[in-house]
Parts: sequence; structure tokens; C-alpha cells
Amino acid sequence: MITKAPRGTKDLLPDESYKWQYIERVIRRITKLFCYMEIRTPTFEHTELFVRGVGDTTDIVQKEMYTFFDKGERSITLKPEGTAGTVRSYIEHGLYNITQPVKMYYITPVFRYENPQAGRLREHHQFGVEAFGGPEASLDAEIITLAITLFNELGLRGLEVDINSIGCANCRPRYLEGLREYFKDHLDNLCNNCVSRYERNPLRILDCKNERCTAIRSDAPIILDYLCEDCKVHFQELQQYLSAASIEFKVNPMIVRGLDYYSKTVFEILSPGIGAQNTVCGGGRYDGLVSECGGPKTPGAGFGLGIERLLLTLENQGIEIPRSSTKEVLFVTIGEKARSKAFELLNNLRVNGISADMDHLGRSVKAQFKYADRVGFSWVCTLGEDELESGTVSVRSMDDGREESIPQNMLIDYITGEKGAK
RNA sequence: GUGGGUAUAGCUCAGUUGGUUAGAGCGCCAGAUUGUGGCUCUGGAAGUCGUGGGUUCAAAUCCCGUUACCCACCCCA
Repeated sequence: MITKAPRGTKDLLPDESYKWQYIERVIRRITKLFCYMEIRTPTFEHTELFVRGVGDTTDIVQKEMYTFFDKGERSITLKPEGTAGTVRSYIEHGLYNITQPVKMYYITPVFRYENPQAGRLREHHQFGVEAFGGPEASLDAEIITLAITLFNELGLRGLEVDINSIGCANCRPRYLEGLREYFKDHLDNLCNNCVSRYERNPLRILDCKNERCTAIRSDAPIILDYLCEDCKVHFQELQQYLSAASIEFKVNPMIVRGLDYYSKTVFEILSPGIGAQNTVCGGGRYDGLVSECGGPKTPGAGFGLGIERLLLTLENQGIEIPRSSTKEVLFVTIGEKARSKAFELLNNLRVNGISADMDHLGRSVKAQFKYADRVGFSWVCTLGEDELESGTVSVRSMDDGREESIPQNMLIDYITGEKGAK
């Protein structure tokens, strides 16, 4: 039990962590290009924030939260998504008082109590962006463009962008009414889940994958026919902006998203071929969320992107992630005196920006060389009695086996030169 | 929460109709004339057979429970 990570969690060992570092590096570069700044919020929040922010009709709140009472008897929840905490922070620190828009991104673990499967864990990691204070469709288009730019940068191909508008507080009620009117005669044929959705949130019936429900809804009214003028124009503008950025998309009136806070734009980016959990990125506009959480009426838009699913997609497309080989010099020592000299020299190298290490196990020369080879050092510096006497070090290139005798005080210059030549 | 599959060494997996000290490949460690890696050869370490119970003279093997992993449903990243 104590030697097993909890269900749905994973260790990230050194032979994989380089992939994450790479992704994070690209994310930070792209967000900078789009002028987004990093925000880091707590791993847990008051449960009430998610109930209000995410919505108490959502599956997340109803059955997937890691909720517990702390020693002060506060109800605490591990963040199940990234938006609510960011919104809370935006309000708490009065960020609506500074120059708008406020554009932020985060990379954070999120927690959901679900049954694990391919591309779904109980702890996973999301890269997300949230942009507050901008009502224009250009902002919606910008976040979609940001996600696509990231995917392109990573070399991904064949992703599908689905967009839709789910209207606003003005026009959505009319549509919900229309949906109820339509489904009223089909209640007997809908799945149990959809029957309860009929009252709670008929929008979600459009989301159901049940065959019968799919068939029934094929003639259901389309939200796009119900949009008010404002939402209609906004959706058209979004499409114009996306086209201007040469982003291919598909209008899919069936995507509605599982979180309650969305208004107007919703979108998903799908990756075929990574199994059933194929939504890599999802988001949209949430003009009512900040006020719902107790702040001033503030428009906003954002998305969440699953890092694990992104890695699955990269793997699926056979994309090699560059492994930064940072191991440069290994000192091979013969005898105690050589060890202490090596310790001195290798620290000089490190201070001068050259990665270096030495044997810490007291192994034979042969074993030390073998180690250098296995671990992937570029050069081996041998120190034995001969070298100590002459004040030199034997530097061997592990690529071609070439070996030279270098004065110890010239070592840094020599390695630096060799690095440049590589 | 529901359904199906799986569980043997660090990894990938063999293991017969139940029958002695549970095997292989890869990896790891050491050695092949005492200061030199990759190839080869030799040797070594490493497994409570997921876990608890049951049947049996005898269980990795058969039965039941349980946990975990994989896949799928619901939903989502």
C-alpha cells in the first residue's frame, strides 16, 4: 500500500520528465508571444467556490470532487479545473481595477475522482489561459489561435477545431424552451440520464452519445437559429477572425460543454486516434462568471488543455520530443589523490557552466568508462598518477575516442572550445 | 457508479493435465593480465508468483473475496 501510488496518479520519472519540460518551455514561449502572464493559484480552494463557479448541476461538482474538511472544519476541495481559482484571484486582488484586459495562463495539476482509463487520470495537468475584461470576439479567436499555434509548434497535424455558440442570458432561455418543446414528445425514448437533463439542463441532451438520443435529436432545433442579434454577430465575427488567422474550424451545434459557466462561444479541439478521451482542449467565453462569483460584471474567455492527452497525441503521431542531453564531462579517477583533485576541477567546470560529475561509487576505471558511456557523457577526463605529476588531464571524446592531454588550468577553455565545435 | 480483460525479476513475457531448489530476453553489477566505453564471452544479484482465504499429500496453476492496472460506458482535459 505505501509503496503504491494512489489510484489514478502517476509518477513522472527522469526518463519522461524531459518531455514535460519541453512542453512547458514551448507553452511559456507561445504565451509570451500572445502577451499572457503566468498566474499561480492554490491547489485547493473553498468548496463553495467550485459549487458556485463550476455549477452545481455539473458532474464535476456532483460526483467528481476531492472534498474534505480540514482541521479548522472548513470544507476544502482540490481544484477540479483551473478557471474558478483564477476568477477568485482576479476578484480578490481587484484585478478589474488595473488596465484591462488581464490575460493570464497557468500550468497546474487538477483533481477529479473518476475511474481512470486511457487519457483520464485522477490527477492530471492542465495548461489553461483566462482573459478577463474583453467582450470582443477577437479575444475568443485569440485563445483558439493560441492553442492551435502551440499545437503547430509541437508539430501536431490533423486536429479538429469545433466551435459553437450557446447564446447568452437573453437568448438561451428561448432556446431551452424550444428544446423542451421538441423533446417533450420523445421523453419515453430518451435515456434515463437525458430525461433528468430535460428538466435540469436540456442543452446537455445534445451531448449524449446514446444511439437513441442521437437519433431523436437529429431534428431538434438548432441554437444558432435562436441566437439574439448580439450573439449572432459575435459568432460571425469569431469565424471571420479565425479565417483571418487561417484556422480551419467546423461549426458544430452539438457541442455545449459540461460546465455551466459558458456563454456565447464554446469550442473543443479534438485529436483523433488517442482513444475515447479525444478532447485535448476545451473552452469558451464566460461573461457571467466573474459576477456569479461575487465580482463586478466582467466578460472573459479561456480554455483548458490536458497535458497528458497532449503527450498522448504527440506519441500517437510519432513525434519525437527533443531530449536535452546536458551531461558533458565525467571525471574518471584512479586513487584517492586523484579523487580530490577531480572534485576540485569538476567544481570549476560547473561554476563555468559546464555540466560535470565524477565517480561516487569507487568503481574500477573500466566501470567508470562504462558508466560514462551508459549515462551519455560527451567527454571523460581521466586523472591518475601520471596526470597528477604533470598537472594535466587526459580528455577523451566519447564520440570518436580521440584523447588529448590538456594542462589542468586549460581544461575549461578546452571543453568550451570543443562544445562550440560540436 | 457500471461492464469486460489482466496481475510471475527493474522492463517485456514463458511456465504443460496441479508435482522437487519458478525460467528466458533486455536491463543492472562484476570479470576476460593489474589506466579506458560501445561488440563479444563468462559469472552474479534480483521474484512474499498483487493480496487474503479455501480445496489438496502438494497451488504460480483450481475456487471465492479483495486491491491495483488496462479498456470501455457516464462525463471530461
